[in-house]
Amino acid sequence: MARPNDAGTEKSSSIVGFEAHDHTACVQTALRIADEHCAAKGLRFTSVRRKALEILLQEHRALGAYDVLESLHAAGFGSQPPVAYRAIDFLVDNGFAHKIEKLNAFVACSKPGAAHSPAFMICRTCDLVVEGMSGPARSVLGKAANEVGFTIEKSIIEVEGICCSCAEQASA
Amino acid sequence: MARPNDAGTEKSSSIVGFEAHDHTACVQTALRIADEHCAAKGLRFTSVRRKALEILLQEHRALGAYDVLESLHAAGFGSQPPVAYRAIDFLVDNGFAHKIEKLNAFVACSKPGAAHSPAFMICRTCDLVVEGMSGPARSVLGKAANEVGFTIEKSIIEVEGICCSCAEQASA
DNA sequence: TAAACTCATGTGATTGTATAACATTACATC
DNA sequence: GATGTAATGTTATACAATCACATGAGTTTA
Repeated sequence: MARPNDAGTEKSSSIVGFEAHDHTACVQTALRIADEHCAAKGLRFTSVRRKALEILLQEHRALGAYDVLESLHAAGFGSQPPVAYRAIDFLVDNGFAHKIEKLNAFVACSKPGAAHSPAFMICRTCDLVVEGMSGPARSVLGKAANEVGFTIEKSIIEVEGICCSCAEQASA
Repeated sequence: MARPNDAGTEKSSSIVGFEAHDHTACVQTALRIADEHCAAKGLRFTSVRRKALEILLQEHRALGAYDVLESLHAAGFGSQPPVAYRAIDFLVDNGFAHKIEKLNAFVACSKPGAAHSPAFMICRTCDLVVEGMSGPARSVLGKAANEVGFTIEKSIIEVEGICCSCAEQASA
């Protein structure tokens, strides 16, 4: 399975969102935004919570709660499931991460802070998860639901397929 | 929690798909279509599989695999998880049922036979699951995905909210 | 400052969901 | 009837999620 990079401390470049990007900067920026957002809202961005976000940010893939737990434990935190679930719940509740229902797993949010109901593209070959484009689809769904008297409160939109780099590799 | 009906042998009417319908006939029709479809395609619609579909058809709600297992066991089949999972897999693979990812549960298909990638509306109050309207949303998603070079193979669209009858009851 | 309160963290135990691995049986075909 | 394949059955286990309860860190208030 391809990994975007080794996520070391040095500057690294990789394919994410189907585009190359500086992943180290990407992680740092996301953490900084989370710091600021929590400070502004009076949320307690404790060390487990921050570490959990950092773990999710390392890869643009969805990690299972037990994967996160393992990393948290390795970093000196507790070893029981609630340790991971509580940290993840905090991140999801505050928009710093999302659950991918199809995978029973979690990804860091790529647009933290901004209120949004996202859609996800999941590559079944490289497991990359990319967030985006929910607006138009949501309005189509909302309209259709409205016609049968259904009021949408939350939408789950996840599509599975092949990302461009995997498609290129397959045809090469 | 409201139940659509008691699913007895007598003719019964209830709210489903946000409309009243004869549920007994609804079940019989779905089973007949499955019989015919399997016969035409040379699929072995064995007794566990047929019973599993019947169980799912009893309610227009999503049932967990272990609920199905319990009913299957009560009907004289095996008692272990694979018994239910294999029967359910057959139904899902052949379009007679769908998995609701949000609920880790399964519903009988309301348009069996026809190839389709459905969307679901889940009422968080009465647990009713209604299938429908995926076409327009899918094309919007497909177009957006295409722009970033992603090829959609499977789409999961599940919206959660309040159905019209629950909304009426709440305001009454 | 101490008491009271709140929230966060930690643990063990349990429940629910899903699959792996393997033995056995039913069925079709030759 | 022998053979190959698909279906069914079992035990065991992995993965996902929650419950219940003890401890600890941080405020708030008296």
